[in-house]
Amino acid sequence: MRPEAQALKGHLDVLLLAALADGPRHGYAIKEALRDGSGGRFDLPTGTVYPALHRLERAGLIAGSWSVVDGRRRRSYRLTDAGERKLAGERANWREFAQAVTGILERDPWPATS
Amino acid sequence: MRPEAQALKGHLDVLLLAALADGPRHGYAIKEALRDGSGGRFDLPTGTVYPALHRLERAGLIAGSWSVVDGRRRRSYRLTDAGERKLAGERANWREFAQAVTGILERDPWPATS
DNA sequence: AATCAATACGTAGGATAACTAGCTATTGCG
DNA sequence: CGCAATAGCTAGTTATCCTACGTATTGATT
Repeated sequence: MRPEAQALKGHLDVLLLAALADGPRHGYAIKEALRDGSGGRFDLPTGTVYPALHRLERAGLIAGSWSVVDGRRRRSYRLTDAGERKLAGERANWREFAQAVTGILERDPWPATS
Repeated sequence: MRPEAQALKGHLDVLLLAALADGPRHGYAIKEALRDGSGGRFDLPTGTVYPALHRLERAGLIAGSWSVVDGRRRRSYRLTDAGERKLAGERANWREFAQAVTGILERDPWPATS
């Protein structure tokens, strides 16, 4: 695995849920939305995106439905009620997490060494 | 595995390096510093901390040395030059990552759906 | 006409990270 | 005496994200 890979480090689910926050999208569109919405930083391989969507669907956080547009089959996903709640919780969780990490990285100096 | 576990999700290394930023510490003291410095949020099990320190040492980012204090053996770690550089890079990397995630989570609305 | 990029979906298998659960040992407090 | 805190450790499990691959269609380029 490339060293700079696994850039998401466990925060993929909340990003996928957030990409569905203001309406349904299909998998490929989610991938593009995350790429564009992150300035290219989250350009996820399909081998990351699709299995993750299946996982979220199995967990009941998103619901998918097939359609065909311009001869291409699509699976569109929308947030379920549980997904909305999960997103709200994970958003708050992210803020706490980010604040804790930032606090440690910017700490100067550290509490007295024993 | 507890679901709320793996809270660190790949950000452990930079936290450990940061805990050594202003001087050497031994493993248990690093664990305490992260717990206290995060308001209790990062209360890591020793099964997380010690293997991670060994990994960082193998990677040449920290250097350890044994000592005995009050009848207890300790392994103190200090940042190597490579570790200092790594810490600086990872700090910058964290800021970018956090900004990208926050940008997506707070985006409202998303760019036009295709 | 042929080819290729982009769109759109998917799976199999591997690498790695963080965790649980267990262990040894000492100091000091109730 | 027992227990919490201090101090170190490993084996094995699990989840996640990735690489690499496969299928198929549309539309642009050659």
